[in-house]
Amino acid sequence: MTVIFSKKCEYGLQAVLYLAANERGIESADDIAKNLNIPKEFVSKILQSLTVSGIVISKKGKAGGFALAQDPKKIKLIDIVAAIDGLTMFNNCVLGFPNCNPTKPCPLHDKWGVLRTQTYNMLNEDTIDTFKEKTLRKVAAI
Amino acid sequence: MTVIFSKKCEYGLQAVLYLAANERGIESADDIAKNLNIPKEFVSKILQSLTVSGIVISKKGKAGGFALAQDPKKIKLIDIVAAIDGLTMFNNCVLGFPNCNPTKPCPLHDKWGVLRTQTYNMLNEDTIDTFKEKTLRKVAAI
DNA sequence: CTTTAATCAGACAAATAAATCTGATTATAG
DNA sequence: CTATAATCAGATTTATTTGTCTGATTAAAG
Repeated sequence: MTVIFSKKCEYGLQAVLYLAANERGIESADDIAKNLNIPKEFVSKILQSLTVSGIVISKKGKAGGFALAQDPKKIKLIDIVAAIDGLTMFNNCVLGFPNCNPTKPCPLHDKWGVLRTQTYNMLNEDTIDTFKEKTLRKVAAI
Repeated sequence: MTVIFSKKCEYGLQAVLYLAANERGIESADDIAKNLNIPKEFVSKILQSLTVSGIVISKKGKAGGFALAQDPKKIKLIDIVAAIDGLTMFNNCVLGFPNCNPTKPCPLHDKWGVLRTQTYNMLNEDTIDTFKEKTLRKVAAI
């Protein structure tokens, strides 16, 4: 299996995008899970971990749930990826060779370097408020 | 953890590149493993599976081992990836949304689509004979 | 005050990936 | 012919990822 993000990270990205798109403030893990059609307990755990990272906040007790900790104009996808999967993929060799660097490059070093940077930029250049419309439309289609 | 290829695929790519670079014909799993500094039994299994895919051939018995099944001018990295990890990453949504397609796109659909195609091209545009020099230098540095 | 509905912490379980082991078979070389 | 060195098939183990469960705590609402 080839993968870009772990399931944990995919669900985390989806959940945060959903919170940003919804603008309803607090939303329970149960509602989020239902709307995204992903496992409730799992997304709950992921959001809990994102409270530690300062990306979301949680409110306990009845009518509790999760909300963004910051203005969606200040959160980028790369923040969520960094918090969940980390940024190792932007440092490691695509082919798994040890010590892959400009002086000891693997055969794909240069080409992948360019694409990897563009991938990083894709996650870093926009804040999540940019994605509201698209997220709403996508979630509606699930 | 974020990843592009599975360990299995990384090792498979390394091993095939090594066979192409070495030009010694048959090479034992043991030698390959030592030169690449990866687990022998594991790379042996991977190469066995690549014989089924028609990418390498094996020779049993003393002085046996593995060799390319075809001219390195005919093998591309994408062939190895397809045989080991499959090509699902080139079809699935980066964010893990179901049914991500042009009519129901996720927020990253277009941007990632471009990068994904470029990644595919990177693996598809050159044959592995192109990588001989670079592979030899890289392996020497391990 | 009690019921209800939520997070939280941490254990637990299942599935997948990574790695190892064992014994059989095969073929070369002495 | 025998010893040796390799692949092969398949079971087994270990590690990691994914997902679930349980009980405690918290807070709102009647």
